[in-house]
Amino acid sequence: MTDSSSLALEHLPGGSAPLYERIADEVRRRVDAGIWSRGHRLRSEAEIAADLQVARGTIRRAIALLVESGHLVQRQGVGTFVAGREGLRVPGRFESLGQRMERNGVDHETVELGRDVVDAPQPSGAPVRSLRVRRLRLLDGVPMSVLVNQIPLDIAPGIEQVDLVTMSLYTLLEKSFHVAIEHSELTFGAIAADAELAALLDVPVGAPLTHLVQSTYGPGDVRIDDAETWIRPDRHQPTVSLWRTNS
Amino acid sequence: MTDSSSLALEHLPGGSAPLYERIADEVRRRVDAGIWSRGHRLRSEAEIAADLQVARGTIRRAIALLVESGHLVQRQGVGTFVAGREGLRVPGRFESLGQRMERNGVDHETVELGRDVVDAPQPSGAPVRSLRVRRLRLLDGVPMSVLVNQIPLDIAPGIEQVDLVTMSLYTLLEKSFHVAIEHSELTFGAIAADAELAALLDVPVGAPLTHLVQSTYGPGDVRIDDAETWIRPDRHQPTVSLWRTNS
DNA sequence: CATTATTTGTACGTATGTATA
DNA sequence: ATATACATACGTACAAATAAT
Repeated sequence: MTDSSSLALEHLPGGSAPLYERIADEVRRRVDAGIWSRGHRLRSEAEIAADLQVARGTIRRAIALLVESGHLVQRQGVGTFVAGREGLRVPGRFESLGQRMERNGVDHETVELGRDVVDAPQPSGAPVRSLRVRRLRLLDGVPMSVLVNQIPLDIAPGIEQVDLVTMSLYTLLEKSFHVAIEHSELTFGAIAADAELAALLDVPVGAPLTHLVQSTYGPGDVRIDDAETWIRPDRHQPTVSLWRTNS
Repeated sequence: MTDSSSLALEHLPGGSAPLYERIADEVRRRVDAGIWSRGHRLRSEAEIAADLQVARGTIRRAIALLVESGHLVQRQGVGTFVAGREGLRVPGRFESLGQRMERNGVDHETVELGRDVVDAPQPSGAPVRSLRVRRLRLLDGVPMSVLVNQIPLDIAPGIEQVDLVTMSLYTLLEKSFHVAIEHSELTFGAIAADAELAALLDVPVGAPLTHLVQSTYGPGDVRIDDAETWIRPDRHQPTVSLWRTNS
């Protein structure tokens, strides 16, 4: 009966998140980590519910999230299984970060790790004196991403003394410094967590992280911000919508 | 209090479909028909439930379907409303990797790993008979990415017999099947290589891979392609350009 | 082939928490 | 402060699909 591997959620993080989300997170973690591989059969809803001392409806809701995201499949009368790749995972079904934060106000938190003023080298031209700030972003108390931003001081004079944990950086630039953001270039990849990132994001060394490099420009291709971000893929997956331009 | 407009589902035989689906269908019909237009406030869940003599949970489940599909939005403490059509996402331009390599004359090669015809489940609606093709892309003879695409057969009839290794899939769809590509939704993250991907991409098991899930749509939001891609980040890092709308 | 046990699916009902007006 | 409305969670019961007896 595919015993073993009971859930044991005593150490479930994110105390404030709903129970069904925490359960789903834990199951997703095990699937993504390969602890439960393709075809693995979960215990029955009733058993899991009894184990965790929660109602079966709560288990069903957690499982529903993972069926949505393509992690699990269910078959009536048979059981619940870890999905293979035979079914594609369709976007738009993931809960975007914006939606999640919108939905429950602000359960996210930003911690500043440090800041300094540096002469940032430019692709073309002389170095530009810039504020460099390193921040850690948490969702439901669990680390989600590490952000490093570099903002030229002449773009936002005085920003080196401004608090950057309460407001979105871009909101601050637009509202307080009247910097218009026009476009940005985004390059993304994956990278294994080194010791420093692993410690900050609370993952094992070597765990895969989403790696983002983004340059943001204002009118006239003025460089506004250079950013590098590392994201725990189990905590957030960015989504963008792309439209065909008229060539 | 936006009264009026109670549901009255007497004429909802619907036969075998679950109650929550029939209720959702009726609400969706009214929204699509414009009987309830953007911003219209629905009666409270409790009121609807009392009206229809069903449990509130059943109403919630019906509404959940429509929130998922973007027809409705809910705000705690306020109410349930008919959603607008505005998207909050950032428009951008995306050149498919295949197109980019075509343009630059990079030495690349595509190997087909297999193809079959499947009934692909859709986020909403019945499964669609689709071609599923798995391909491996190499750059300078070294594996770069694994691609799985699903293209509905009614979009490109006969594509199941077409060679897909010489030309970019999107170029093929546009040039040979006259399928206009309008936009796509792109979700990205990182994932550790499992045994299968590791073998295909010639990396150690557990190596970080860029993971991409992309749905592509034509005019009228017709679904053209669902794709899932795993990329060796040391071989390629996708870039997108994002522009601010209007203003 | 029929029966039975198991498991998911649907629907009901209740209670309490939280956000908003 | 109060009332309203959605959000979460609990629990029960039965139906439907499946697999084993």
